[in-house]
Amino acid sequence: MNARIEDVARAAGVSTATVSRALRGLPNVSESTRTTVSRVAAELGYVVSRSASRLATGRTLAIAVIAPFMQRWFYAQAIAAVEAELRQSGFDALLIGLNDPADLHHEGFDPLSLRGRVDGVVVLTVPLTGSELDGVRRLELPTVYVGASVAGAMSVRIDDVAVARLATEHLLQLGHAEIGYVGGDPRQPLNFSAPADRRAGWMAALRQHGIEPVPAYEVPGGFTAEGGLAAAEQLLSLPTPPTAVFAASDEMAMGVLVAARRRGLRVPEDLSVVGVDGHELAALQGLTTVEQPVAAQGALAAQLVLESLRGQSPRRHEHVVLPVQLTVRETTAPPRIRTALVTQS
Amino acid sequence: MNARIEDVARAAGVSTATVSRALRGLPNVSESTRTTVSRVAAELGYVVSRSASRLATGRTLAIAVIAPFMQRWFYAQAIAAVEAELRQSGFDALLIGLNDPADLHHEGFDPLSLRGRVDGVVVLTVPLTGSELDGVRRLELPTVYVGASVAGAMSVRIDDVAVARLATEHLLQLGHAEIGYVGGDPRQPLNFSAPADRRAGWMAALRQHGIEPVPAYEVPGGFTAEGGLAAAEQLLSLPTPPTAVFAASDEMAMGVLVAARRRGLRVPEDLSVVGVDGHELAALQGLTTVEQPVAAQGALAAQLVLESLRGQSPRRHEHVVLPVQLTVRETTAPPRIRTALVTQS
DNA sequence: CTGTTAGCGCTTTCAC
DNA sequence: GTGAAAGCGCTAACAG
Repeated sequence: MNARIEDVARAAGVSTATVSRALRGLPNVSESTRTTVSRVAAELGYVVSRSASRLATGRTLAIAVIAPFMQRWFYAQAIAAVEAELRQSGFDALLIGLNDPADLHHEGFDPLSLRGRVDGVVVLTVPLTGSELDGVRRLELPTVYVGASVAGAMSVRIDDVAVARLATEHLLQLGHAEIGYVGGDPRQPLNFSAPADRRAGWMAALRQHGIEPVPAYEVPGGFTAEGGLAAAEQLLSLPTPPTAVFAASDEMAMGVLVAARRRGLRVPEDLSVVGVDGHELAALQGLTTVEQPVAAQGALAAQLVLESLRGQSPRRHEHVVLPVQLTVRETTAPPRIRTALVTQS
Repeated sequence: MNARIEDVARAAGVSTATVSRALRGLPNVSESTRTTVSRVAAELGYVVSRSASRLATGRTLAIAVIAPFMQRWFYAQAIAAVEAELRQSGFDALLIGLNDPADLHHEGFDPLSLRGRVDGVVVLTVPLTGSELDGVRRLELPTVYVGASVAGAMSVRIDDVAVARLATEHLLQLGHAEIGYVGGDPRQPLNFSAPADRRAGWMAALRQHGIEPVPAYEVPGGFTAEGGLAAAEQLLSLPTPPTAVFAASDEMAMGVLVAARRRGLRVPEDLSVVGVDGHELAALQGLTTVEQPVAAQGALAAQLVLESLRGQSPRRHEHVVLPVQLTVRETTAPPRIRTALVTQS
């Protein structure tokens, strides 16, 4: 039923080689034949067989997009951007969702199974285990990581330490001294650097202001709104609760907001909250946050793999760090009482 | 570098045909040779060339997943579910994001380009144009639509009219008479049935209670939180603002919540709000909603294509409708004044 | 500029 | 149970 290249060749009165060249826009084809071939191909509804051309060229025109928690805001945004970029260049996006490592079904994903199925790989900050990372490396395909930099591969990310410093500094400037940190799960797989880096930035900023971070002010939020809510409840139950909270993601920050509301605390009068991301729902709620360019990171990652495939300026920009921006809205303000006294002292 | 089937055959001292049969678990292979072959293959790190086997068999072991607005909650959830199901069955998920039809770059996607690239298609409720729909049909591949039923293809969805009735009935029971509806954009492409159906359900429920729907109470919200916010602002500026709002999605409902808060209205005392979906962020905020099983719809859709591919009970369950459930939380309560009077009359 | 001719790596009859 | 051989549909030298 589907026309093959030979059918087109016959109908156009040329060889299959010419049809192939004409349709792919290769040089050394007269305009007239190219026109004819295109017309005939269209008439016959001819579509090249991807399988056949893959086998013949060794190129798949597909890129694997590996991501965990694809339902989460960051990943959904990034995946959309990567996909759009790939498809625009005629590449297929092979989506690979890692099972939530939290559940025990995570029996490990074997990157080697990707051999011959894709030309390159985009890995969205993912808690890959060491052996999986190794597998990806052994694929020997152009690979770019988004959100974390891995030695030996390209990467696109933001400076997570700077992100946290920015957020924490903002709170410090406002006069806060008791600043809680709601971050990731400490027993999370490694090379998921964002949580650790953000924590480090929070600490660094505090210390720079002569404040020693209190262990009790550091609570894991699992990067979910629910986790943020629970973390905030824990923080707010403390004998000396923090007057401000820096949550490592907007989703967690929204959880913090809910916790505050439930306790009857007003934001920002009684509690200041800063997040990270640029989640539109958070923006609507007036959350002060450090925005990161998610779509840009995804698009750039896709471009890097594609460029690398074309052999253009190979491995250019091995590690790109995109800028972030503090957006102050309505969830941050000077603290009410305690720090006011401190300021006057 | 990558081992080919011939290498395995040679190393195992058998023919390529036998290797092929052994590795795929086909019958007519002695247990001993199967063992040997498997071992040798493993040793050599052999992975079948998807391209080659595709060309030879005509099957791609890939399914296209077409979705618009992949960043939105519903789609992200559904895509994750479809992908998980497919990969579990050894199928590749080829992600195809339609450009946001809202932007003008939507030059139409040509489904025919999928020919030979996938064995089946899962289409997530998408505003396909008539010709695109036709294209998908002409692909003559097993296709299942999620969220809308299209003639000639399988589908998995919920009863959107019932969803709206459920939500509206709940408000009516509470005593509300002025119930606004925040829905989709009226000038949206067709066969995006949810908005229209939900609107119909809202109207039907009202009429059933002898209330004639007021045009002014019906405002488009574009299915985004921002749109919901704007719509609510419009509703609340009315001379006689509604005492309750039914938003056709949780994201829009959250926008309504923000609008209410900005106006200093208390929810549910001054305004009741009901959404649709089961968005976890909305749950956290206590939103009363009609929950739909999104992951289940995605998983089922994937299963239907796969079954159809295996020729099992072809086209069984042509149109599956999954149940929804009203979850009452804290954003709905009896109206304060007006209806109280009415009730007493 | 265009045609001829080998494959790409696997699957699949059809014999043995 | 196993092997030989003929493709699957396209691309890529290499001639001409």
